[in-house]
Amino acid sequence: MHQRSHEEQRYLDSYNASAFDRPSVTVDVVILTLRDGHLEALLIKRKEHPFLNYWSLPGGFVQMQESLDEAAARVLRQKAGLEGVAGMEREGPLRHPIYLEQLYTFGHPERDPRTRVISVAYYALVEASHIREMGEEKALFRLRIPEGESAVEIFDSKFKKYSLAFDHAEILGVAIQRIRGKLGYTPIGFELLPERFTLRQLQTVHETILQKRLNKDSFRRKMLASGMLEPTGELERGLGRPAELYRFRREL
Amino acid sequence: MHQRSHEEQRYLDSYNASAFDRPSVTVDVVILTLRDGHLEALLIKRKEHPFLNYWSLPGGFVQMQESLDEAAARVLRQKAGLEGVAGMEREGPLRHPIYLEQLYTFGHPERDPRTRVISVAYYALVEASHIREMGEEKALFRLRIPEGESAVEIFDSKFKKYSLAFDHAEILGVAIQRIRGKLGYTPIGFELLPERFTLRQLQTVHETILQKRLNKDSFRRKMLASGMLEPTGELERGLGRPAELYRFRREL
DNA sequence: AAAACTTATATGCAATAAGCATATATCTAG
DNA sequence: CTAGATATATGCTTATTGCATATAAGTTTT
Repeated sequence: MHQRSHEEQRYLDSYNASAFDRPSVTVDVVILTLRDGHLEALLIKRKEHPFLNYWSLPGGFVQMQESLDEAAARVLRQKAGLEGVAGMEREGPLRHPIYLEQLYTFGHPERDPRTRVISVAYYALVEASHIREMGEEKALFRLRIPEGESAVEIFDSKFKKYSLAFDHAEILGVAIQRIRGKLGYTPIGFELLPERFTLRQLQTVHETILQKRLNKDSFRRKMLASGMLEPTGELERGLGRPAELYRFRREL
Repeated sequence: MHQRSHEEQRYLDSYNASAFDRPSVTVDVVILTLRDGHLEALLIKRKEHPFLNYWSLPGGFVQMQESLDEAAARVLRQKAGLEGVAGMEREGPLRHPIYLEQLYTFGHPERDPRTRVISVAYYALVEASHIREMGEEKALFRLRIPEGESAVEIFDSKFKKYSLAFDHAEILGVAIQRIRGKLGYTPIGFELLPERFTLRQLQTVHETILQKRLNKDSFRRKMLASGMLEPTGELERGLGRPAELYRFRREL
């Protein structure tokens, strides 16, 4: 460990961070889930100015004694009622850990009219059954990026379109582009599935995220060859031939 | 644009950011270049505590009126004497724009003994001839990640090994892993080459970043088929057969 | 009970890509 | 002029992907 001299200790003791003007720092979390073949985000309604009554990403100021990861997990818990972030909290019998990853840090000086606020944005992938009852203050919205565009469109269940507070629609758009790209080299699609799933459900996750149709036979052969699928030996019955159920074989 | 009511304006006028304790925010830039088949980083020597006389990444506090991207570009200019970030400054006859991208935000509460400091880290890819004279205060160091490990090793030109200030070695390691991965889906290797280059030089860039040998014939066929190489019609003479010179065909 | 329908699973073939061995070309050095 | 160094080219094998076609296994309808 770095050894400190008396001179250095005196320097540290006299250091005054207030001598410099500092921006505020928040953590904002894009909570993504998948329902009925739609990518959705959990948003909360702002109760104070600015953007009073606008829907927004759950967020909060970073506390002085917590890491950024801890702040994001706290926001998930306090603002969205979601607990059990993978690799963060006490390892109990977690049914389905939440996937949480840093997205990007948004720091345009004018992004918040109150004061200078820098936002360290995260995204969380949450299996739909993990999300509890919605209410007046928080709800799930469907997301869509029109062909050839980059801006995301946000709809409620009655297909009414919304603008979000601050630059939260832009943050949301970055998150969607991120998971589209990441799906190409990291098996994050599994984070949106229940513990046991069918190949059709896995393909639906991929098609929903990528917003395009995939070839059924190629997809299943590729997935079966990947070694990531662990057969459970059980079947799920529907209208047609029963489908085999799999688990995601996580590498240790 | 979001229209503001009188009530909201009053709210904003009375807002006091100092009511909340705020961390300091810095921008730190990993400056990467490639010389003699080695990946190198430009570091500067700290002139004050803590970590006095330790080598460190160029960095600085984020000013209240600048964006994070502007802060990173300012750090490049003021601390490393590098100008001409792609897409940022006035478009003059830039010989070789510098590639600058946000890396990750490091926010462990104890990472700086002075006070709580959150670092928005960037990485810059700089063609070697762009880097001016080194001196007592800044120098280039060779980087290497041993097989099967994740921590980066930092050497000077006499193969002396160094530890860096703060968590800057960790930040450096994240940057190397980032460009290794990104090389797979974005042609960032070209950012480390001069305007005109040979296929051998391009392969050397890839091999140095990935820290492994690539098959010469497959590599060149793949690159020639990619459509990214624009033949200049000129040759570069060496000891053997003259090599054809290419330019990077940037998509508009 | 049988037929129709739905959905899942399996397989062969063609096209494309990647790895590798081998050959030829074109220069400079001796 | 030959040897050496380096670049460029090509054929073959293996792997992957897309697609068409076939078979399997249920549920629903008649």
